[in-house]
Formats: sequence, C-alpha cells, structure tokens
Amino acid sequence: MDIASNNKAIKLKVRDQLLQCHEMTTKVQQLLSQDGSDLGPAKDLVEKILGSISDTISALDSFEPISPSDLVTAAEGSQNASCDNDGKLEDSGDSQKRLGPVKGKRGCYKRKKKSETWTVESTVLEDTFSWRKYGQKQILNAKFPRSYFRCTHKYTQGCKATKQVQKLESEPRMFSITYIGNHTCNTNEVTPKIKPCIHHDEIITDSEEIQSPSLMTSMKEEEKNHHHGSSTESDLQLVWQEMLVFAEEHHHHHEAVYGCGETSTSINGLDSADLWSCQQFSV
DNA sequence: ATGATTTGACCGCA
DNA sequence: TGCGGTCAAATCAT
Repeated sequence: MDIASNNKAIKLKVRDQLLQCHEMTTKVQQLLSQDGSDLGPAKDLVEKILGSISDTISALDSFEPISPSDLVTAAEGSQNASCDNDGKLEDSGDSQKRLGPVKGKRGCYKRKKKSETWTVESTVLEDTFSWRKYGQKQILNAKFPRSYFRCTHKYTQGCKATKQVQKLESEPRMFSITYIGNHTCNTNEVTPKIKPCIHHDEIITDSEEIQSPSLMTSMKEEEKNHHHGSSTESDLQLVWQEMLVFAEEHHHHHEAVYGCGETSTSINGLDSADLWSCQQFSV
C-alpha cells in the first residue's frame, strides 16, 4: 500500500471514529436528558464535546474532502437485504423454533455486500455494544478460527452491525477485530457493557481447542473477575482522553487502522501494541 | 423457561 | 468449485 492510500485509510478511519464518538456522545446526551437530577454541567460538557467533534470532522473534510465513493456507508448494506431476512424473527430466544424441519431450503438470503468496515488489533474484546456469536469458522491457512458476531439487537431493532474476531498468528495474545457496519440500534434500553481494561488471554484457541469456551462465555467470566471501576462516567472520560491522544498522535502516523471500506481481513504484520486504545472508541 | 452458544449445513461470490 | 459468511437445530447455561 502506498503512502497516499494509507493516509487516506487513516483519515477515513479517524473520520469514522469521530462520527461514532459523536453518535455515542449523543446517546450520552439522551441519557442525561432522561435523568432528572442535577446534571446541568454534564449536559453542557456533552454539548461542547459534540461541538468539538463536529468541528473536527468539518476540519478534516475541509482539509481534503472525502469523495462519496470513499465513504461506503452502512446504509448501502441494507440495500442488499432485499430478501427481507432482516425482519425475520430468527432464533432470538429461539423460543419460536421452526415448526417442522426446514431442511434443504433455508429461504433466500443475500450476503450483504459492502458495509463500512474497519479492523483493529487488540487484546481487548469488549466494547460498548452487546454482541451475539452466530458462527465460527476455520479459515484456510489460518491457525486460529474466526468468530462471527452480530449485534444482539439485529432483529429487535434491525441493527446490522457485525464483527469478526480472529486471533493473530504472529501474536496470539492479540485479536484482529473487524467491525462491519455501524450500529443503528438504540442502546439506551440496554445497559452498555463498558469494561475498558479487560484482557483476554484465553479466547479463541487453536483448532484443536475449539471446544473450549466461546468468546462470549469467556467475556462473561472475565466480566465477573474484573469488576473494577465500573463507573461509566470515568470510563467515558478515559475514552475521551484516549480519543484526544489518538487524534493528536495521528498527526504523526499511528498505524492503528488497517482498512476502511471493503471487507478485508488481511492484516499485514504490523506491530501496533497500542491498538487497543483505538478500539476503545471504535464502536 | 428463556436466552446464548455450538456447529454442520447452506448460500453467494470470486 | 472452493472459500468465507450466515443460518438454524441442537445443546448448553442461567
């Protein structure tokens, strides 16, 4: 990859991160407005944060406008869902299991084509959204299997966000996490699972140990074990600090972003030990 | 009983 | 045709 396209990818990523931060902050704003208590200063702060994010995005765009073709929006993905698998109440709860076997024909489903995707490497798998694992596959020439997650609210709110997690061969303590599509779900109803400092050492094991606990199971166990400092407010501050550092350091090139645009899981051997801080606000 | 995970089968795309 | 992504029945966990 040449420097220009690399910079472009980074820029797209930064922009995307900012948009997501804006989205998350908006949600915080909503939460604050729901709460009747004396949170005036917090609301002011949130408003300033939103303003700053918008300004930064504008500055970014004015520096070198991003062409529409560069922005592969998540909305595009929905156009392919013509078979209306989306509205289908799948197994969510699976209490309404198929009446009788539907072997052979599962009803047409379109693979979503292009959604906004980005990949991070991290030892941390948690983020503010709740995911449900829907598959795991052994990938050709890959030592570790890939796990597939979708947003828990896929069927209740039509959220199309998915992610794929795979251990890095070069650094088995690290995971390559590919996010596909943005969340459209309203997470207000659900308590966000913000667990910023959880590290997973025993998540996706190699193919011989596939029967080991799943990612989510591991997450839950970690959740129990790491219950330190669960203050959402301080977590948000952390996120913001990280974000500011991230934004500043991106001036000097930080290789936290591998791709943006088409789904691509190819990750070249890059040493980016601090990628996890990027992931902190990447969803 | 309900919801999440596992895992083989199915499907679309290159 | 093979690979990767998704589905969905079976199973597990709470």
